[in-house]
Amino acid sequence: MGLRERKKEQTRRTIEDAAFRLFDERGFHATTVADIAAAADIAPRTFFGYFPTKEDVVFCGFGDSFASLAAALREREPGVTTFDALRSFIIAMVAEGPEADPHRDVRLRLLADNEALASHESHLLGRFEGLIGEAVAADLGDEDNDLRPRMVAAAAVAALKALQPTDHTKKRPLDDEGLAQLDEAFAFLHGGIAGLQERRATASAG
Amino acid sequence: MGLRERKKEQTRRTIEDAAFRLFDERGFHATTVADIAAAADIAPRTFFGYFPTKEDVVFCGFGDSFASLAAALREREPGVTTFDALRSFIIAMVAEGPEADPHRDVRLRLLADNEALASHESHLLGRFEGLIGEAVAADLGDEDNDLRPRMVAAAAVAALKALQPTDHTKKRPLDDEGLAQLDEAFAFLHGGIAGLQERRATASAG
DNA sequence: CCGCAAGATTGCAATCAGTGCAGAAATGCG
DNA sequence: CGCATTTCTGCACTGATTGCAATCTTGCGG
Repeated sequence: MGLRERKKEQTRRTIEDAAFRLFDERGFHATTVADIAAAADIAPRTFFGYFPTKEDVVFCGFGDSFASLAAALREREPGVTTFDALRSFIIAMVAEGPEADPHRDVRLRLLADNEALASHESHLLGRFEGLIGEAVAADLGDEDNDLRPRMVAAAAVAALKALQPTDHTKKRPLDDEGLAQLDEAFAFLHGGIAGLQERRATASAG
Repeated sequence: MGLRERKKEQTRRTIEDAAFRLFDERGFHATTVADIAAAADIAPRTFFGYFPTKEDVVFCGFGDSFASLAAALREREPGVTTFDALRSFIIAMVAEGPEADPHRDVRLRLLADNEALASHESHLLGRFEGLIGEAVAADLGDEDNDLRPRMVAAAAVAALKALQPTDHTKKRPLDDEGLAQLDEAFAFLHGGIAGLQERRATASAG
């Protein structure tokens, strides 16, 4: 990677750090793009060369997470189900230390009292759902208008959301209780699929 | 209701209609609040007395839907499960004609090519999820940190989303295929719950 | 080392959403 | 009709976001 790209990456980090520091101190709304630019030693106009909107700074790590989940689902060994891959992914994600996402705590606080940011997050989680849904659909054998993959994906993301620790300092890696909850979640998904399978068998028999 | 409130309601409608007409013609972004105000014969400043943001016009009917679902869940007869109530609600909602939501088609088009609006919708659907989750939790007997209600709610909303006809002119009320899908969806939810119950029984037995 | 082409940064001007405020206009009531 | 309450407007201002054109940097070939 050339010096050019390294420098750009570094500037991006600088902007993120400056932004999150200010968001933490003053809140999202009370921090202007001009403030962030000043704190990061760039021209206000330059900010938009790095992030399309102020909101996008808050979700800067999302692209990587998305790519990482996509890779995990795509590159799983034959025989490993989407559920298995997902389970591992969730465990790994929750186990990650503050290094992986140094802004998580601040972000959670921002999301808690800013509707617009919460909306943005819902949307991004929706992208996760799409990814999972596709993988599940592939596992189940594609059918037109099949609701199952979508429901499974939605439920899985709901579980992921709920397992996300609210506070970075607490239970990381997933403790026994968390692990038990995760297994319950997957039992729910398996059970749902099984329930349907049974219902279909009965229907075609009757 | 006094003349005052009737007139206000009428103005609100006028604004909505004007806005949707313009959104339809030019798109959401290309329509300014000033345009809407002009089309509705009000001062631009007045617009914000009716809607907090331009986006909110697009989701003007949501409050009613939310209240209606809340009422359906709250006022169901004893013995009627959340699932039953939800099933009826979904059928009724899909069956509604264009009168109930005259802007649905335009809204769907807007949502399809505007990320910010899609985000907003995800967020609102999240509120639905919360509502359903609470009701399911009550049915299931409250437990701390129970993932089940959230997963069920998420899956239910996913089903609702999927069943929402893309085009108002088509299949309304829900046709046989739609009904079958809906029943499959609920079979999924029942199966998921059952799977968990079984697992818990096994766990406590072993 | 020099100079050029590509890419990055910046300043400027404009558009548009959203907000606080104060005055003007309309309405409901007695 | 005259007052108290609401509603509607105009105005001024902050702040996000964008297009454009000028300027600066870097990477590379010679």
